Amino acid sequence: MKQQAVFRALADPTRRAILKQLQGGPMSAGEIGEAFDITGASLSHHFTVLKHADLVRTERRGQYIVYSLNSTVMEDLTRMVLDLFPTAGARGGKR
Amino acid sequence: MKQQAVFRALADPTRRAILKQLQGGPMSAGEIGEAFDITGASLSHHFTVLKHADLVRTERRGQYIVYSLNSTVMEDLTRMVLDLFPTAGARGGKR
DNA sequence: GCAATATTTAGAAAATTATCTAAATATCTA
DNA sequence: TAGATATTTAGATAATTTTCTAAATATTGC
Repeated sequence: MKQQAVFRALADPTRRAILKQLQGGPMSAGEIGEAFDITGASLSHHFTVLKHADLVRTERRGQYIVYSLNSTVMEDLTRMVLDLFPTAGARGGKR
Repeated sequence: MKQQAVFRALADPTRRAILKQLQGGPMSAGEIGEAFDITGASLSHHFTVLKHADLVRTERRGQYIVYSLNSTVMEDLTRMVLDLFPTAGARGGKR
C-alpha cells in the first residue's frame, strides 16, 4: 500500500469529487467528465493519479473505459487514519 | 470542518511524520524539528498548515510553543473517509 | 533594559502539480 | 478500410507548494 500515493490522490478536490461520482456505480471516463469543467486530458491525468493510488479500477468495455471504486482500499485508508490518530480511535471505540 | 484543509495537510509526508511524533505526547516546535533536516522556518510553515486543518493545537509555555495532537478531528476524518468509500465501510462492518 | 533562545513572518527560489492544446491510440460502425 | 467517437499521451504553461535566508516578534534571566 502506497500511503503517499493515497493521501496525495485525496488532496485534490476534483479527484475526491470523481470518487463521489463513482459511488453511484461504475461509469465511463466521458460520463464522469460531464460533471467537470476541465478537458478530457486533465481528467485523464486525475484518473492516472487515482489508479496509481489504487483507489479506482478500470476496465475497457468496447470503445469506453469504465472506472469503478476500489473499495478494498478503504480498509487500508481507515487503518492509515487510525495510525495517525491512535489516541482517539485506538481500540474499537464508538461508531 | 474544512475537508480540503485536512486532506491537503495530510498529503505531505513531513506533516504526517510530525503528527506521528506528536503521538508520543505534546512537544515544542524545536523538539519536533530535531527529527527533520529542514529549517525552523519550513517547519513553522508546516505547523501553520496543520493548525489551519485543526489537526494540532498550540499552547505557549514560556519561551517554547508546545504542539499537541487534536484527536477530536480524528472522528471527523474517519467520517470523511467513510463518506468517500461508503460501500465498504457503510454500516458498522467488521473491524 | 539587554543578550540569548525559540518561533514566526516576509519574500524569493526551486520543485511539484494541474491544466491546456495537439497529436496518438483503440474501438466501433458503415 | 475509412470515418467517427472515446480516451490517453506528449509537451508546454500556469498555479500551487515546499523550502530557503534574513529579519521580526516574544519570552527568559541577568
